[in-house]
Amino acid sequence: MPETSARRAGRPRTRVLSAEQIVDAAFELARTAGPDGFTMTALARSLEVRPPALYHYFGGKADVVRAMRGALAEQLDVSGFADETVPLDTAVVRWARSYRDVTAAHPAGIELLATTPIDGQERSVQNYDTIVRRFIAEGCPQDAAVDALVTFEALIIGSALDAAAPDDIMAPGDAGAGSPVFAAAEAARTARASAGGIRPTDRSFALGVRALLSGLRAEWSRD
Amino acid sequence: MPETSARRAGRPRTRVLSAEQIVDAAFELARTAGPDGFTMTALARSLEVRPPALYHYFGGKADVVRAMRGALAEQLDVSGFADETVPLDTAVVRWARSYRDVTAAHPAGIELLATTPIDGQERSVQNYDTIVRRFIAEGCPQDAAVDALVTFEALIIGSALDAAAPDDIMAPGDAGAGSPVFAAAEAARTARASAGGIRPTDRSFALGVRALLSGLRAEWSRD
DNA sequence: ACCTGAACACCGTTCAAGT
DNA sequence: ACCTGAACACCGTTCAAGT
Repeated sequence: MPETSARRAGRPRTRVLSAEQIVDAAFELARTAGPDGFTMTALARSLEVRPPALYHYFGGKADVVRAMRGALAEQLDVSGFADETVPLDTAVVRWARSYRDVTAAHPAGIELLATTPIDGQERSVQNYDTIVRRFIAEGCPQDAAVDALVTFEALIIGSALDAAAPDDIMAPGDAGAGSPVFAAAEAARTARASAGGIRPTDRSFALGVRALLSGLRAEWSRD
Repeated sequence: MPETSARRAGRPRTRVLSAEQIVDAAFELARTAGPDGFTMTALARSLEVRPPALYHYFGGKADVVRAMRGALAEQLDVSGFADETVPLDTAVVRWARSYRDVTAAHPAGIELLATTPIDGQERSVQNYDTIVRRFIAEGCPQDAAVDALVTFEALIIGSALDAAAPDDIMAPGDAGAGSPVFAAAEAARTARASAGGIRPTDRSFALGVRALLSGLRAEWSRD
């Protein structure tokens, strides 16, 4: 069906779109449609507009994705790092969790964050400054502070990808017969998580953040 | 140009393709072409074949990607975990590094590994069994062993994504003016890495692996 | 069984034409 | 300036036809 258009050609009297509106719709589309369903055509349709209209606001699909990435970065919570009354552990967990919440709210957005790392965007750089400042204040050598930041981001992004996967991603299935130790450990992990009422991926994430921070602090205190 | 075909229609006397050959060509294509260039059409062309020919060996593009992921998993080195004479630190570093080498050899393959986590494939499960077995032998509680494994994989995959990004990904550029502490720390990181003759991303990765393992061991020894 | 050729529905993007 | 409509080159995939 050729799908009758709600609007006839020519400039409408009042703006139909805005960049912000398009980005919002893009998040909604990423959430509801699969990765293959995230198309300019579908995005246009969700806004009740023809695809070419989008090109007045964005250079192309890649540009829409860049804008989404920027919007995600805006939502990260680094406030704990700047507040010296907040322990570093708490600040890190709060930051990591905001990453988590953002990606949980936009499952399909994770790939965007993960595969197109944050480049020199103003807001991200300010966040980095806050974090690095605190790391150094806690005893991290200046030339290792960005390494610590990068490795934390790697853990967080990798964990976000894990969180986006189905809960049974580690289930060995038939292959478990030949790998009994793993099969048993996996079952124990699942049982413990469900007893605690949280997802296994969340337990793993919390463990990783805690362990990585404690390992980093141990390094810092050795200098 | 309609591109004259090297072969006329009808079954050729001898097989022209094989699944293995297609996967090899897919890696080569992923390496040379950008993500947008990784198409069934391009893959077919590199094999001097028409696109439909590929469908005799794979169900579709997603299936080709699955096979690539499986091939990558085959190359991971978990041998250190099984050998008790190899210290855990060494085993972890060796494992992490093999991940690194595999993804470095196939930059475009990282997204495949990262975004489509390894499911119940026989070989992966065996690797997991080896690793979990060793973690438990080192004092890790059984119900936390898979959590430790998952968080390690998260760090490794996140780091692989970072390694695939340009070296100057963290450079603040103009935004550095308002974030002097970060700008200075970033410069110090770059200087130190280049003095050591390695990429900044590799230093970060080494730091993360070391710190995460030390943090995990500290947890294990508390029980 | 295994390849080509033709076809289908779809994509991202460009651009002229309308207001 | 901002939308539609038409068009272009391309994609993944299906399927009949040829050997």
